[in-house]
Amino acid sequence: MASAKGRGTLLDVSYKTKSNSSEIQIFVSTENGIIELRDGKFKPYFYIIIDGFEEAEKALNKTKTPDKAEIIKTERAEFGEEKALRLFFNSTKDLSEARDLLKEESYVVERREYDIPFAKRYIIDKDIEPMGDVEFECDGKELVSIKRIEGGKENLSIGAFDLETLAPGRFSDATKDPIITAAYSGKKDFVFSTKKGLKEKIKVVKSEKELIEKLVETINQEKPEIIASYNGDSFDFPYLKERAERAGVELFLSSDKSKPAFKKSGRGEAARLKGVQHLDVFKMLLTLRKLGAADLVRMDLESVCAALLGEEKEKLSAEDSYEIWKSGEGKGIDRLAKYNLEDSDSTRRIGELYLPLMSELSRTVRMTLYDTSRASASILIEQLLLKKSSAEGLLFPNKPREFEVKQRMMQRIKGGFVKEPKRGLHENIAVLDFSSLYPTIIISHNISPETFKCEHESCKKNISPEGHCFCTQQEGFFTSILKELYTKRMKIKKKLKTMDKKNKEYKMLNARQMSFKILMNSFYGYLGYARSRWYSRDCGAAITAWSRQYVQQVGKRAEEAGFEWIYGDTDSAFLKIPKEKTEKDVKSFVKEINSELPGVMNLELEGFFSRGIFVTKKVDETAAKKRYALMGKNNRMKIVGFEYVRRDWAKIARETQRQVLEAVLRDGDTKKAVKIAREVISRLQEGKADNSELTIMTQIKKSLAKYESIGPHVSAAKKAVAKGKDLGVGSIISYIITKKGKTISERAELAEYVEQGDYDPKYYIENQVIPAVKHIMRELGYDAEDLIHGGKQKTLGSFS
DNA sequence: TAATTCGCTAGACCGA
DNA sequence: TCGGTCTAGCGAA
Repeated sequence: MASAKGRGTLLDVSYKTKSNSSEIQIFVSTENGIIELRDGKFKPYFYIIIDGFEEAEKALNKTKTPDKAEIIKTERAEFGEEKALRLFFNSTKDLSEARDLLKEESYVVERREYDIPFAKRYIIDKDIEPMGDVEFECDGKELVSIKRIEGGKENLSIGAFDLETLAPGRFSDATKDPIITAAYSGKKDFVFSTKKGLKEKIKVVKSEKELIEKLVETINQEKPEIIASYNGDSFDFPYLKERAERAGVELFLSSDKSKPAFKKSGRGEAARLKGVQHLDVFKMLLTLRKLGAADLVRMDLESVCAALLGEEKEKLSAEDSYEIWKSGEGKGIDRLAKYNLEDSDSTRRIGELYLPLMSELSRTVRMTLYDTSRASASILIEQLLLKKSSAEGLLFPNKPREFEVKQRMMQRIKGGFVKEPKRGLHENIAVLDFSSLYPTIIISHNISPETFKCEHESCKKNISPEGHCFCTQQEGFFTSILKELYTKRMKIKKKLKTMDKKNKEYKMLNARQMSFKILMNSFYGYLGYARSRWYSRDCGAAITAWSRQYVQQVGKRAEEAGFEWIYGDTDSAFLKIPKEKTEKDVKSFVKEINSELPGVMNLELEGFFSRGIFVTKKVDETAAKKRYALMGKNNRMKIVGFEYVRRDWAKIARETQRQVLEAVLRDGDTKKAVKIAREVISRLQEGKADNSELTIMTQIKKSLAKYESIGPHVSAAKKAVAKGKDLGVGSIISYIITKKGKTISERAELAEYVEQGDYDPKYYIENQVIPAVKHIMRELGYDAEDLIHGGKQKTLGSFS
């Protein structure tokens, strides 16, 4: 048969095992839709390290692995000094049986690369990029060859779906409660319901069975490359599966017509489709939040919409939707349908917002969108390292065993340097910081597990302040990867400056440089992560040792140059510019430092600030680190570490603190600051504060039964659970301190149960507002008594 | 299942 | 009721 050529975007690599043979499946989005190709020639394998080839081959022949785990082929391989046999299998099942069997054999020194998932192995070995383009040749469905190509990104489309389920006074149960409406938002929008509305374009169906059929049919007609959901891993997909089974409908959503697979992922489950990628937008945002790429606190769709799309969305409670459903056809159904559609529409748009970034991450680390959007930082970095390691012909290090993990965890690595600030109000401040400090230290000092303890005489000058020596002649593995990311990122950033922000290519390139930044920032963490394959305490310690040296050198040099070094944290230096100096002097100081820094290290001028304040700690007289406020030249205030930025403080305390800081730093008006605080205190005393100002938000981090110390949020949560609320690990508890009860915890109640005005003014004055402003007022010469009783300004000495 | 360390503060808990 | 210690959460970088 003649072979055909084609090209498109690689969406997925998976495999299936039939009659004990595992076969790779490749899904490519082409002009003619998503096509499936198969590669039966690629076989699962792993390595065993051995002492000598002949003896090992003989011993291997005697090792009985018949029919259970047949080795279909062996290959000799050498990695430096190490001799290895590469063992091939028909199926992944055979591989895992054989790897258990061979663990016990005495001629097997070590097993290597035995835990690399088959599809990931394929992506690495074939050097292809998920979400990137490929060119392929095939014979029918059978793949002949596949190659990564540049450019011509396809426009992938996202279709999002959302289900509304019946919740009769309790959380919906898929074994009992039907799906009542289903919405799909893609190129076109659809809502299906068994009940009619008045105005909305609802597709009325006869039964739940037909509703599911229509939803599946619609998705298949619209042919999105990506199916998005909001929490589909834990809710929509499991629910849909259960209801579809009961109704006797086949969920043909995968591109090979297989059923959705439910895989273990973290604590919960993940729903995987083959080919077409299931993007759980909720999971994706959790991932992005952990990577520092999305700043979100509450993760419900309404809060996320407000934060990311700037849109306030109506929340329809489960009770309301139940009432609407019960009361029958008409206007209520319109409302339900509209809400349902809005949810799917928002889900799609948030997915679209982050698709460029997710795609670029996928391409760089070589994982499918499905995997990337659910991965942790360590998984992303590891996958990138695996790929690069393989490209250099190196064997992957094994994952550490449990006892080693424990050992590593006990040996902590000393972190960055934090200077104790000079307390009080300061004027004319310059903030300097090292751009990408840890990555640039790694690159500039060639820090990598295998360049450590170099024997070359000439490398003795590349020695960390704590005595770690790294080779200067051979570029390290970590260095080369980071250097590549770094130089590519700098090049993109330069190009971006010349481009129009609305440009489509701008968005793509910006996402690309962002993805590089995210990855670069995770390398240090990965080196010090106890479960990492490339763990190196020495590398981690060397990086931070150098960082402490550089940052302190900058401080000292600044003082020598006539500036006052007032603060610094890990990669920054805060300088007070004295009267006789100018901003120009700061710039030339930065220039001078940069001329002396090695490699790609770079000190940057972050900005000039007209005023700044550092306060003392609560426990002693020393100045607090990691909390300060600066007023920019543009009158924009930067508040760091203070209660204002903490969600576990009431808004009334946070907002008062902000206003007080603003009065002091912008207006230089301490009297105004006092007045602001006093007014809030009176308002609280009079019982006029609104519940929304009094709510404190704290997360439940473990199961409620496991708490040794019952804090207010735990207490409020326990009481709410007793009333039938569904709160568990990960829930953010919004509570208010009321008057009823002895301890603070006893008085804490879920905000939604508290009537307006039912709060404890004493608590909010003494435990919220006063602590938030006290340390600031103190720097101005006022004490807490002044705020409550309106006393006169006291000397600093009289402060308690 | 999991990137790191440094630092601040609240409030429970416990014994005197 | 007091003060010290411990648990817990969150933020900075």
